Amino acid sequence: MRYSYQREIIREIISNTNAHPTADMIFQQAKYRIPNISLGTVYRNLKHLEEGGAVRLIYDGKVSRYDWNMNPHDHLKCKICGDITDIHMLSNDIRSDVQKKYKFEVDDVEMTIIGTCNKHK
Amino acid sequence: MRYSYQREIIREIISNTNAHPTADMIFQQAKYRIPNISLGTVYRNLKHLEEGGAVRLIYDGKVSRYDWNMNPHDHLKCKICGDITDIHMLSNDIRSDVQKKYKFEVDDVEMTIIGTCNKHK
DNA sequence: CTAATAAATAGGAATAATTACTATTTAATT
DNA sequence: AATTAAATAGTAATTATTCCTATTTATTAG
Repeated sequence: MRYSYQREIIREIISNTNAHPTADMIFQQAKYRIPNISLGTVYRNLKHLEEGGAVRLIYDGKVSRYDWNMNPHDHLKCKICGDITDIHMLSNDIRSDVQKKYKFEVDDVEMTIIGTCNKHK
Repeated sequence: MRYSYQREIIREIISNTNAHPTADMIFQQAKYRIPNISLGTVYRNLKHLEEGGAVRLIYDGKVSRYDWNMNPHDHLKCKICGDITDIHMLSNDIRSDVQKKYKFEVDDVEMTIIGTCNKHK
């Protein structure tokens, strides 16, 4: 894969936040540094970065968001403020459990816990 | 909420399958019984049914699918055939764990396990 | 260093899923 | 049977994302 400045900026934006930004949020940020960057470029590079294992795609309902944290982990999603927080909940043996119990070869376990975070009391 | 024949047909279609149909799949099925039903009617009633606790909305990537099974459960998603299967994996105490550990009030736990099902060997 | 080449880009058009709008129909109430 | 408000069909609009194409740019070979 050929070097691209746009891609490096996109990678940086994702790496510097815990907000799990959407493609559009990344696009807005990127425009400060590359004023004429296009949204198509953002999407194309997000796909490259994801396929290359540099960022993780997570689904927040039906919008895609991006996470720099590639370690296995889970998410808390607050239904009031919309914030998504990384947590570690599941142990690795859920994989082998599923493997055995359902004869299902596990690639990835996605868990999102929906509720209200401690900012709203 | 006023009775509607359309809504009953939609409810029936969801109840009679384990395929976790999308809005469009439900629309296609419904047309056999109500030839001039409109897609908007399907979406509106899916929202009503979901809000009324009659069906459960699940996100398959970025398309919505519907499940009649309202008991807490998890999903296996096969990346080859796309099938989604209900399983029971998580115990209830994951809720209290999260509650305690992160001071997060849990409404719902969504877990999808992605991989390859036993049809593909 | 320069020319050649193929990947990446900007900008805009196209698509897919979903939601919104509106005149008409229909279930429920009086 | 007349009234009323919710539901409908059909269509337009919206949102997130992907596709397309002429131009630009990083990399390679001479």
